[in-house]
Amino acid sequence: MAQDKRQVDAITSRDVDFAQWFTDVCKKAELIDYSSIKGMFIYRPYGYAIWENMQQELDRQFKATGHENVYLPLLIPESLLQKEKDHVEGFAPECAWVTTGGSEQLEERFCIRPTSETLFCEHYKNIIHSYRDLPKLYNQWCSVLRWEKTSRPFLRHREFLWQEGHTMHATEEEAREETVRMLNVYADFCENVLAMPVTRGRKTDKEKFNGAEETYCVECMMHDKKALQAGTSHYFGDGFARAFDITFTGTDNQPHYPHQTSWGVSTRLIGGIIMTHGDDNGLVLPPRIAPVQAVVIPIAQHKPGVLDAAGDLLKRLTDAGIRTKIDASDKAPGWKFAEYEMRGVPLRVEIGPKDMEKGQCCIARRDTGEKTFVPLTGLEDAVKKLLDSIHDNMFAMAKKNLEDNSFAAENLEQVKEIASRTGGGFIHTKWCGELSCEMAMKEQAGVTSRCMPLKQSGTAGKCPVCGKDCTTDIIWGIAY
RNA sequence: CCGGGUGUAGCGCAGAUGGUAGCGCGCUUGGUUCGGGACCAAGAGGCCGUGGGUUCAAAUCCCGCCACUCGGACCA
Repeated sequence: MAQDKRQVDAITSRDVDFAQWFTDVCKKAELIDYSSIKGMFIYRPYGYAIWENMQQELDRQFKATGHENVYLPLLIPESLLQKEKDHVEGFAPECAWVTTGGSEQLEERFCIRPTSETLFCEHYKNIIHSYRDLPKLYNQWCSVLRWEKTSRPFLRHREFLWQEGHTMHATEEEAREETVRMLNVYADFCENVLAMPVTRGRKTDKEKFNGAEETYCVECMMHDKKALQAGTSHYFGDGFARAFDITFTGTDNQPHYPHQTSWGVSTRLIGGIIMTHGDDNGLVLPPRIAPVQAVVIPIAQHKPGVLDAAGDLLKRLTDAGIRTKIDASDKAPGWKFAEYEMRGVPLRVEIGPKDMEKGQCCIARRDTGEKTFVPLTGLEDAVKKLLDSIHDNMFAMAKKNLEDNSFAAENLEQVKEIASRTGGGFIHTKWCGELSCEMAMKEQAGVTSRCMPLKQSGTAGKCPVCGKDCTTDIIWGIAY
């Protein structure tokens, strides 16, 4: 039977203080620890394992779409960073600089990479000469550094882990296709692996990446109705290529500037799954990236045969490709139940003397709390089905939250009312495209534009701020 | 970066008006337990965030810094 009583009173209730709940979960589930420097966090084994599983799946997708991994330097000479004007303007305020090497003062200071467009461009200039050298489809797994003023675990670090794809193409069309292709890789990953429903969209000029022509994004809604940008994909046109003087000779024997993209997701996704799926008992991990998918807990383990039976379950499930762990420590069973719930393990498999007599085990699922007795014959298939069912249910619950908190608004007053009542939500309106109206939304309703959905209705309407006739659909919200 | 709060054992906290530190949980050992955070007994564990100052004497008073946290600004 599902039990909805809170069992972990060490965690602040989600509805009492969502921010505190989030911090509690990060610490108690041993995902992360603080270091001695503000905004720089220690990824503990359990948290890092989640990232490794994400990496593994994404990397497979990147390779399947023709990308190769590379690794570029950590430091960027200031002169290099300066080459693209919009880019440096955007990043300069949060750069950290290396000014000495050994005991020597450096002649030119080096920025610790906040992102690597400039380094990739410098390299591409050296290796792209002919249309035959294109496309270049590179990806880098690394950490980057941005000197943020405020920081929170997973959501805003000064140093964070991410991947950055940087590609060069002979034509605009090809680069634009790449931008959308990778956006879709992210969207599919969020939905099919992380059980997080997304809205695909394009950023306004105000919100787009510095130096990009267009920025695309996948936006997710967290349980507290705030928006989280889960992934981003930029189309650069040939702006950087011109700034860095990257040219190739085309089939027409003339020089051309290549067209460029970049795209990235970060460990912020971990923050996303915590805030999408977690509950008052702690983490709820999507089965496909959970470091432990099933935990076997022996009951009355001192009694003859119990530990052997539990060990047998561990072996069978592991052999079936299910990430399984056993807890045969001398903690009381109730303690273990609460502990693995707090850590978000999707399935708990209990086996005790009574089950052994009946040739069964007891399986409890984390998402609903539901317990069922499952015959030991055919256990592997039953567990796999349950894991899929948990994924589907988690996705459906997140989708419901998204739909229940999506609203249409006609004017600024309505936007304001919805935002203050819900604390966020996805508020759909029309937009005339003017920056002044976008600013007015921020100042008067406290919301920022999240994205212009790729799926546009095509209908006409009025801008909620200036009242001008327009057709663009846009979503407003309060962002992390 | 601006304003409020906080920093004492692994965690949560107590230590008015200055006199060199305590509780609960956890941890270790032994025993009894085991289907929703078990129980008994005996132990171990602290330069009181950090650097200065005032004082015979500072966890306690004063100043700087660091970190956490809540608002605000900022945030590819």
